[in-house]
Amino acid sequence: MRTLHHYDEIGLLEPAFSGENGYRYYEEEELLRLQQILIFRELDIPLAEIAALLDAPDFNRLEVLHVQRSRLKKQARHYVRLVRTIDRTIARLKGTYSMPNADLYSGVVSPEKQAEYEAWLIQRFGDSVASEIGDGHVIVAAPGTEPMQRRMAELEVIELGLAEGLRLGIPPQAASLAPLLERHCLWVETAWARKPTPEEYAGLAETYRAHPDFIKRYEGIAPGFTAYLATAMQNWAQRQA
Amino acid sequence: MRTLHHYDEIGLLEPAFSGENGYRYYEEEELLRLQQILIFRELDIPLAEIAALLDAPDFNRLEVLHVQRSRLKKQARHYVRLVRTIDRTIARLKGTYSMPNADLYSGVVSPEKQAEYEAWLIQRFGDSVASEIGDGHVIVAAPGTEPMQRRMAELEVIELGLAEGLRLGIPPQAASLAPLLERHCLWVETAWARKPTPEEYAGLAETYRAHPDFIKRYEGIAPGFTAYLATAMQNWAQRQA
DNA sequence: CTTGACCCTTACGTGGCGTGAGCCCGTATC
DNA sequence: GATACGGGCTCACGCCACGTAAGGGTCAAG
Repeated sequence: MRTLHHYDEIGLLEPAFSGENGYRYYEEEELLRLQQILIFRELDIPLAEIAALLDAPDFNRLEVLHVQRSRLKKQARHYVRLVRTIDRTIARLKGTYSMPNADLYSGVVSPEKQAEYEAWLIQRFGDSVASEIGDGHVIVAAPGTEPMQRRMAELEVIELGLAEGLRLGIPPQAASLAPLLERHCLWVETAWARKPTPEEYAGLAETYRAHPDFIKRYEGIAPGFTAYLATAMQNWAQRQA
Repeated sequence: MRTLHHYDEIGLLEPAFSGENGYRYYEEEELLRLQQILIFRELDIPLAEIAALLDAPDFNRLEVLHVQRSRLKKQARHYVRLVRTIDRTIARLKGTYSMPNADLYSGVVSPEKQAEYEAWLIQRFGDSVASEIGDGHVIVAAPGTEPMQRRMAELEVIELGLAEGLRLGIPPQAASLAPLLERHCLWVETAWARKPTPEEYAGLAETYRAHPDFIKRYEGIAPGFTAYLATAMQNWAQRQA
């Protein structure tokens, strides 16, 4: 309703005639025009352009459609990128909770650390989507408690098992690593208090690959283990999807 | 600038203090908050939600991020779909120009034909994106002229050559069809007065598959030739991309 | 002292309608 | 004939995240 009024106001679609009661009456022709308008509106073309479009010869339409196509494609890419970014953000937010690093288990990240992370993020992801958290104060479970020690031990067992795979030259996509990866995914599930989707699990792998604290931990286990673990996780995640 | 004023107005980000001259002064803390705002804004989160987000504990952030993620994903899918729709629209608009059918070479599509097309479109693509052209009057090159006859003859040679492939049992993805498909693509290029992108060429194949006039023409050449031709075109297009 | 670059406030414009107020109109029912 | 009820009408402001002037004050440099 309001839409029709609006289109009348801006002269995009005028009624065929108006009754004595002031009602707007639309006929065949107007309905067809409306149909077109709605279609082009679906394509996110601004109304002003639609107006020009509908009162223009066909070859102009082609041109407008091409322009619009590239706009839409850009939008599509943009949103796909945003989804990836938000995945990383989520993975980082969650990953922070389960981040197996002594520096973070101190309970609060020092400001210097924080600044360092930000510089790293800017350099890593470009300053447009620079620091995704940057809040500075990350609270995690207290270290040294008995359940936490058990969990860390479990994590170590898993990681050492996988590192053994690296040492033996087992490729990271090998199916024989699946049991360990399953255990790892379960470990993450406990850490997040929520089962990660394959996509999220792969996103966590991405974080492992990129985050200096994780790198430090994994390269400390074995050189090249960061990439090996991340690849294995992502392959496994893909097989789960 | 205006953005900062705006954020001050709505209370999203207030300056650290204001000088006697009325200037807004921002310090470290505000800059960090601004950074966060800009990041969340990048993710298309409305400012009101950002405000709530920044004044909320972390677990809330996770929730909001998940909500936003699904929103973004929907958007991404939406735009991808729109691009496909517009591709079909373009292919149809262009395909109409080069539509090798006597009915269309009459210069103007009859209203009955038009209604038929619309019904078909609605049934084919759903009424949300029903008639993509529907203008009713499509003007194409005059038939019977000498250059047009030559072009149609060339097209026929190509099509018959491909039909021979079908008869001989050559699979549509066979590389041996490439020379003919190349000629066909060139023919389309002349018809469109523009080189089709692989995507557009594949879109044209889609149109062939779906449009009754094309089907009539191709099934007239050989039964199953519509699908054969369309598949061949799409495979070839993929190899070009 | 002027120049030019920056800041301020105020206020209207943008797009594509949504939403409400207050009123009229047409149809069905009592 | 009265009365609901479900439409339509116009007028006009609201939304969101600012953009863009208009008209003026402030700051550092030449």
